[in-house]
Amino acid sequence: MRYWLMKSEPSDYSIDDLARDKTAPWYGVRNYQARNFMRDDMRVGDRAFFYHSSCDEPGIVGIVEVAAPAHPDVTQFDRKSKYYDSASARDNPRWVNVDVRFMAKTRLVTLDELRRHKALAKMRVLQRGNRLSITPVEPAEWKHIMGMIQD
DNA sequence: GCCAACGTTGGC
DNA sequence: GCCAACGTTGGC
Repeated sequence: MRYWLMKSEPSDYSIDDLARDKTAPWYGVRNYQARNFMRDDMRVGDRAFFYHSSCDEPGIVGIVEVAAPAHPDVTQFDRKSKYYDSASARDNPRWVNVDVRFMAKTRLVTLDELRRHKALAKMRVLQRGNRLSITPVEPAEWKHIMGMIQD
C-alpha cells in the first residue's frame, strides 16, 4: 500500500464536504504528473492525507482512502465545466481520476508545522516550488505525521 | 493582490 | 528540439 497527499481548495471541496459525501471522484486534475500518479500508481486501499490549499490555514485536515481506480474524468467532456477540455476525445480520454473515501478528520496540521519537522524535510509537498496537487508520501513520513496528529 | 516557480504552448 | 511567452498554482 502506498501513501499520498492530495490537495483541494476548501472553497471548492473541503474535508467537511467529503465527510458528508463519504466518497467522491477526484476530478479536475489537469496536470500530467498528477494524472499519472492516479493512473499508474494509485491502488484501491492506498491512504492519503487530505490537504487544504489556497486558504487561510493551509495544511493537512483529514485522511482518505482510494476507493476506486482511475477512470475517465467526466468533467473533461462537460462544456459547462471549468474543467472542460475540448482537445480530449471520448474514445481517447486525456484525463482520469480515482475516487476517494472519507476516513477521518484530523486536527489541522499546518504547512508551517510540517516545515518545522526535520523528519519531513524531504517530503515532496514541502519542496521549493512544488505545485503538484497529488504527491507521494513516504511510509516513514506518513508514520511521523500520524504521530503528530495523535499528540 | 503579489509574485516565484514551473508547466504548457507554439513559432521558428 | 529550442525557448520565449503565457498561464496556473499556491503561499504569503
